[in-house]
Amino acid sequence: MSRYNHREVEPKWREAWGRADLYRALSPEEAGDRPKYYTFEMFPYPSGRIHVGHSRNYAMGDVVARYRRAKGYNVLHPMGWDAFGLPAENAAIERKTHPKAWTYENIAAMKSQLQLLGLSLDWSREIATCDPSYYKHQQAMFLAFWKKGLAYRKKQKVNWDPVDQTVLANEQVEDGRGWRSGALVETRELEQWVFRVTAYADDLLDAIATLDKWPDKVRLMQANWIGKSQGAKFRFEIIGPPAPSPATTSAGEGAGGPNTIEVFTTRPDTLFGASFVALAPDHPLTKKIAADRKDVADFIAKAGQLGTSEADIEKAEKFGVNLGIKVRHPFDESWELPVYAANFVLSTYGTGAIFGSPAGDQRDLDFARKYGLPVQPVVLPPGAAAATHVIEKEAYVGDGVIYNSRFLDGHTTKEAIPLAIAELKKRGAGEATTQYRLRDWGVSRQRYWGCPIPAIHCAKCGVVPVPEKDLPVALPDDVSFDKPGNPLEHHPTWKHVACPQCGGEAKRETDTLDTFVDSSWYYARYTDPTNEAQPFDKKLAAYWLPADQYVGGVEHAVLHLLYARFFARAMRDCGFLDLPGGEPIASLFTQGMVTHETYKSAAGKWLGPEEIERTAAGATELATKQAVEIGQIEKMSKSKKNVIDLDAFVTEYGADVARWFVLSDSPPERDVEWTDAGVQGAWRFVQRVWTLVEEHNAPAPKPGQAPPPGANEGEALALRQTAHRTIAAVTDAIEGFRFNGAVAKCYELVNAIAKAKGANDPALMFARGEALAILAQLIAPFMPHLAEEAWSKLGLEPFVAVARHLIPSSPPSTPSPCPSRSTASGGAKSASPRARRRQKSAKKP
RNA sequence: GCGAGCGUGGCGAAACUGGUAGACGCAGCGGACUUAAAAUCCGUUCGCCGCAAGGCGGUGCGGGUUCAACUCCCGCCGCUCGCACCA
Repeated sequence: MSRYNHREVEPKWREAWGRADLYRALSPEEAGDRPKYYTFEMFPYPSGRIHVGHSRNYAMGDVVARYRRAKGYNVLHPMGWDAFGLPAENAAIERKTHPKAWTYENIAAMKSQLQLLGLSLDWSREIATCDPSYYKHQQAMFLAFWKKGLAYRKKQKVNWDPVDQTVLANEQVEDGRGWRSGALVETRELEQWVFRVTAYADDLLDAIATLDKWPDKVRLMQANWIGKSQGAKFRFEIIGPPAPSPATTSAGEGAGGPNTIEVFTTRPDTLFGASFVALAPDHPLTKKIAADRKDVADFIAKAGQLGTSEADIEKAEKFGVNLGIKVRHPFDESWELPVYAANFVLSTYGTGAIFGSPAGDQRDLDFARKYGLPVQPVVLPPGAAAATHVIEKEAYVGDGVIYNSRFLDGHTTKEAIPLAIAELKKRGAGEATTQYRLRDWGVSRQRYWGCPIPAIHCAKCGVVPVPEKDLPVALPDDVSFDKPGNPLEHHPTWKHVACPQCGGEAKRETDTLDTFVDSSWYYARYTDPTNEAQPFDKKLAAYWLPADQYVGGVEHAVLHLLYARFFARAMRDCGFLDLPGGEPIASLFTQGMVTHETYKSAAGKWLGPEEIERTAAGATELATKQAVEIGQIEKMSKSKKNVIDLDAFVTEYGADVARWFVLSDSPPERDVEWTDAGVQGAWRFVQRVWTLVEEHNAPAPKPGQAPPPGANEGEALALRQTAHRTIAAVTDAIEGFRFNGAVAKCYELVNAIAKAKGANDPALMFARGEALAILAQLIAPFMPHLAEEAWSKLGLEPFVAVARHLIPSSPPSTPSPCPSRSTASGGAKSASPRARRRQKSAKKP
């Protein structure tokens, strides 16, 4: 009896799988009538090394891939690298390496780590977004988008770090300071490249209803992000002091003309409750007036000072300043309303101006109370009486019947909205409109390590596209990070080029694309990763897409997944892609993280688990023997050092133990805490399975082999039934993404096999052999090495990784809890209702 | 503030369509093997009463619907996540 030696077994099978080329996705021709199945996990950023926390994501994807392969699908399970990005430049600055060298070293290291896990990936399709053979197609698509008007240039406000001389993303601004330099961030208007995501706002929103295999949470977050509001845009006519003329100011631009203020509202039904108009602090008219009025300028400064953190907004008091101008009510020429600038009005939403109807909006009410403005209730809540209904400190925002509102009186709020809009239209003051929270996507980054934007700036011809034959616009290797700012800008020669149109002196665009662009279409590149002529062959993309399953973290619920959906539409409309349903990803699963305790030394430094000794009572630092503070259980991260290194773990326990453990215990969508005890449990299970296989010491029954007499009665029958029911249960659990449930069922089967003793009973031997073979097949998606070794030991043909059937013959069925689920393999099977609910949802966002 | 989700043993969790609450794992306890330990194996483990058979209570709290509620409805309490002055 030998102990299971993962150090020999695991490499042996990985090599055998590689030799047999088991995981290569078949071409449509090779696949014949096998249905396709495309499953992938969010590709990693090559930041260095992976730890066991990362492995969960890939382990889940691998379960799906191996399960589908075993069911006879032609599986595409690719992997690649989201290889552009800021950390490579930081490394270059800090360690004097080159971003490219750093990135490719990390890719090599992480690839060998992923391979240790025994993932059934098709490495022949590996892609790296920093490879010119990848980004050249991205540049071609950029040009197509540009031609189609989906990419354009726009002046945009950006966070500018004056020390690093670069644009910062909102996430990189902490307390108004750049996260690296610590410099106070300035707001600058820069000419930026922008993708017209809003062109698809309605489609992106409506199609969420078709994403019935996406988590509700994600669908809702996307819907909220798009933020569609129906309402009206209309103009107030300015009275009194002459408004700034278009000749002297741009104030009128986009604000409805020189003598008007345009506002957006979702509640035109409350117009008779209006008591003021308010502009954003940075509304053009506010700024114009501030030029002559110190109090207004002071107000703008004060409003700008307020932090943008959640707590700040929570506490921020509403305040404003009277701009000293008046406007006419659109429904009554004689009704004048004062105009304020107010800190709670956003310049980035709607028109940057609102009308205040205090009885129906809490913010307006707070503001009106502060400045002594009238509060006229116009909506009567159900059950309230007009004579007694008053607004004190709480606005009434609900539905009701309109009163105090002339021609709208007596109508419900729902009826009054179109009536008010019709009246605005009749008077030429406004019209119905739809407003989105979604904004176009600014993709320019003043960075080196990104995809160059294929554009050339010519003094004569303007902004000119790089001719397609000149693609790729490759990044120069000889760059220096000595100076702050974008190395491409400092490069002595790179940016100097001839204008493709007039041949005169011109300057290359030195901005690079946001790395979210790189990850917006990689799912399509996987379908044809080596195509040099085009991003991918339309037919291949049509064969594989939409991807059947995508697994990744919920932190990408909005941006990445929304951009991916945008790209699918843009690529379709530019002729790159045939995707009838429009959606590139059919089913999404968002997995939970792996967490671990954190440790802090007496000196206040984070310590890794390998630096301490943990006992039930507490922990001590190995180096100093001092007590260690045990902190929160948090997501494994380098910064907190609460990570378990993958290589060391695999050497000690094996990849199967890591894979099994991260999928046990907790439901996949929930976090799982990495504990030594849990690892021990997984380790024990591996040993236990192996011991059973070795003890059995006989070949498993061959497919089709008839059971011996007695196999269908007594203990043998009971074991056979348990085994066959486990097939159904595990199948169901995998389809429903309940891997913890599948694990539990495998434990039960092992317990049942261990109990069924009797080596001299041929019937029982048959049942045990059958059950062990079933077990090997069931654990194969989770612990592929152990499964393969067991399969081989049971005398079965390699490989369990691609074995499609096993059952010699089904035992006679007796009434069981799941009588309808006796099919073992082959044939599509539907998940249980609960499983469906976990993955899909009937609810509309 | 708005939206979503969750709350079950000492712990991670099961419980499918309303039908035996706590599967499975961890930790614990008792035992076997061993000079001893590790490993392994067997038994046991929600609480209370009982020698036992068995009984009673129990899924955050309070109500309700039902023959039957962890599950459905109403109202609270607590936690987590997302968004955040979006007119």
